[in-house]
Amino acid sequence: MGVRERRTREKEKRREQILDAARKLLLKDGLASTSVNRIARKAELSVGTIYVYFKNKEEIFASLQREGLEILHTRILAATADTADPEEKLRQCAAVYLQFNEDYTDYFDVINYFLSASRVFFSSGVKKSIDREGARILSCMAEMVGMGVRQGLFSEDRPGNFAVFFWASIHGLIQVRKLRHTLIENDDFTEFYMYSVNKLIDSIRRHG
Amino acid sequence: MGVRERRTREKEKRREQILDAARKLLLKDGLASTSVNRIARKAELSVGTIYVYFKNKEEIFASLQREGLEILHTRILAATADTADPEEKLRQCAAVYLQFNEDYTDYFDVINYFLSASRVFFSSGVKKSIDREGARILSCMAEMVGMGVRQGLFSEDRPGNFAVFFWASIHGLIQVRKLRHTLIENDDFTEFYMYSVNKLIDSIRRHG
Amino acid sequence: MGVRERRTREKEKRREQILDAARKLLLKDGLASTSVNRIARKAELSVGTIYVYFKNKEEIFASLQREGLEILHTRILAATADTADPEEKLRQCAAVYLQFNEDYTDYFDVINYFLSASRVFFSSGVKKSIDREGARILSCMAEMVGMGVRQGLFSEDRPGNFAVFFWASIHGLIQVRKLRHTLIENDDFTEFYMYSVNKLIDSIRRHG
Amino acid sequence: MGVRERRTREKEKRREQILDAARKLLLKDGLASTSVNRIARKAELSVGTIYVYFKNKEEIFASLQREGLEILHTRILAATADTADPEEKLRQCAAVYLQFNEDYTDYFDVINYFLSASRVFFSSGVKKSIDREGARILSCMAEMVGMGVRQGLFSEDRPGNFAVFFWASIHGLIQVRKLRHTLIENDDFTEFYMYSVNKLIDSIRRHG
DNA sequence: GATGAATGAGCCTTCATTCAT
DNA sequence: CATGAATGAAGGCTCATTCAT
Repeated sequence: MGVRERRTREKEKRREQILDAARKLLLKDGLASTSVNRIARKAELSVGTIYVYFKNKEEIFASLQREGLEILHTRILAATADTADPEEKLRQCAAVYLQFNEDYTDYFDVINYFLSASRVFFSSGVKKSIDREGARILSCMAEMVGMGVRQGLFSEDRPGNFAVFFWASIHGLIQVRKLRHTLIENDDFTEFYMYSVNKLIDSIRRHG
Repeated sequence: MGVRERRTREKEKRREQILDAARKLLLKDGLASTSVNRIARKAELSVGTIYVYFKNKEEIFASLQREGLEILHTRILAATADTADPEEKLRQCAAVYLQFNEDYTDYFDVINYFLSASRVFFSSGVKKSIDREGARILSCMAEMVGMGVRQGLFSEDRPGNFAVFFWASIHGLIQVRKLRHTLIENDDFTEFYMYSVNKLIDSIRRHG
Repeated sequence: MGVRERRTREKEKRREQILDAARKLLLKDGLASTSVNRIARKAELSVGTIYVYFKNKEEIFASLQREGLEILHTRILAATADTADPEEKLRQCAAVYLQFNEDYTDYFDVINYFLSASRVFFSSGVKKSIDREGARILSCMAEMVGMGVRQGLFSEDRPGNFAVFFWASIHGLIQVRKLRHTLIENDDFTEFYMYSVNKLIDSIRRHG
Repeated sequence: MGVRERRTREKEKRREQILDAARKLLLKDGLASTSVNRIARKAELSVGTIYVYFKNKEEIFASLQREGLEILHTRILAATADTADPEEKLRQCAAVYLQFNEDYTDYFDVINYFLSASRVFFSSGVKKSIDREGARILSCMAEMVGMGVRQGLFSEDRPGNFAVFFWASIHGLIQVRKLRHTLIENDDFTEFYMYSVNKLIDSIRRHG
């Protein structure tokens, strides 16, 4: 009884050990210089052991990505709980995403990495769980839109589509952030960001 | 006089030779597998010579990025010349960007690569010329917005900001493309893309 | 009694399970990429269990080699049953070996692998049974030679030696196969092979 | 003048340095445990340098194979110079090959390795030079056969084919060597080998 | 200016085997 | 008997960059 349980606990512990190391390296040195060998050294495990728990280098980052999405999800839920106003909720979502990019830059980078990568890395298993987490966030935002529609504030037939559009836009905006001082007239990125988010919300606001 | 001219011409020729090779490899094998050594071999020059003309591997790709932006610029000008309607012009911009992503995937990837990369690579020289090209595209789009404002179709105080917002959004949308069949309800990405672009245009349309 | 029997049966079953997996992998992916871990996974057993039943990775392949030899033996018996003519029998042996190389490339490779390997792997047990199977084939061929001698067709004091010589030669011929189009003038390997086999048979034919 | 020459000499020296190391390791530890890293260490060069001079691990062994073939060729020429008798010449060839297997076991193993390997390794360049060397040996033997034909001793339309057949057979015989004490009745391999070689020669001897 | 040989740390991954349970 | 987590050396190979010529 106890034996099997302990085994399972230990396995889970090892997984965490590896992910802890990977996360630390990722947050310290960035994606590019986080190699499997360094993760192993940091985790005080042998390289082989890493491959017992993760099929791939990519799977490690996939797990990390899922972690990042979970953090993001939690933060969105927390930030949107305060208000009942759909518009305000969406604004909060955008604010959270910007803040997430600042507080967890490398988690954002992982997400962005897999979004930018030309090839597809994961098959079934891991991928599904990532998508599920992403879908959760998006449906969360879709729900806000739906709420606005029901309250007569928004006009939108496909709340889900708008959620994806909204998220893709703010993701693009944050990416463009590094161009402030060069392409963006306005030096205050936050102001520009808010301006843009307002535009996005305008676009579903019921007119007339 | 003639000597100095010839020298300059030859230097420029060498640069082109290198960029030609880099571009070919980039378009054939993608960003990851385009190494300086392979560029040198393709260009029929020595590795050392590459480093005479370019400080960095990254600077080569920076020049390529500028090339990509020039192609994009040209295409935008061509596509928007046909119509006088500002709305239609913006729609054409978006269409061109999507098409550019399809036709010149690798050029798009270079642009995206440097947009996604966490660190800043270039100093002064090269960077400025990239920004200048990017700015040209953006001011081109800003001009469309301004035209719309002048025609009373759009309502917008800062056309430049809207241009950045518009471009950042469509860039994000195209990045999100690979999530079709998973997160995006709508299987037809083009339809979703057009839906989004219309929303973006809605957001500056003057509401009566 | 029944218990011991069952035990024995189960042990034998496990062995077969392992060999089945090893054979499948061998025939699918070839010798090089058939690792103990993969065999274990395929056999739905743990790696440790493999090592309960086989001392070595090499022992697994040794058993497989024996299997291959058994197939070969069966085929030789079948092919030579049709004719009573010793010469024809030998020709059939050669034809069967060539066909075996084509139909069971990987089995042939296993045999060749251990034949080519510089070191000796197995001690006593397994090795003996391999040799026994090999000897069976050779004595089968020796018998054909003996028959030819008794019929006055062949002239040979040591049929056993000739059998080894015959087999070694056709094995060498098949190995050399990949040199067709380069070293072998004749593009038609089968023709060259038959030419050679005839020469071999000529060499024991009684000259009168 | 002197500069370019020295460069070329130094390059050649490095190549030899690498091949020396590879050969030494090969002769000491065998094919399997001769890795590129170990070659580099032995040659007191960096791994990268190895790859400057050889495209592949396989190319190193290919060069070694060519070396082996050259040794073999030289030995055959030397051994067959003493006699004018075609039969005796062929017998000497066989004797040299057996001796070569004993004196340069690992060179023989390299040749055998590439003969046994299921895949083809080399493309054009290196492969051609190997084949050329192999072809030289075979045409050397074909010439002996031709001489025998001309002298009325042998009867053979296609001396080239017989040469390949002859060589393939003795190669197979030598491979089978390790089966002495088990499958081969006769404990004296040399005797068995000579018996076989005589049979091979019998097969082209003019009868009648 | 041009060359290109040299570097060597680092990449990801596999592997046969062991041993505590 | 059976398990399967753990090992860690080793595999082949790439790479951006330097520097003496």
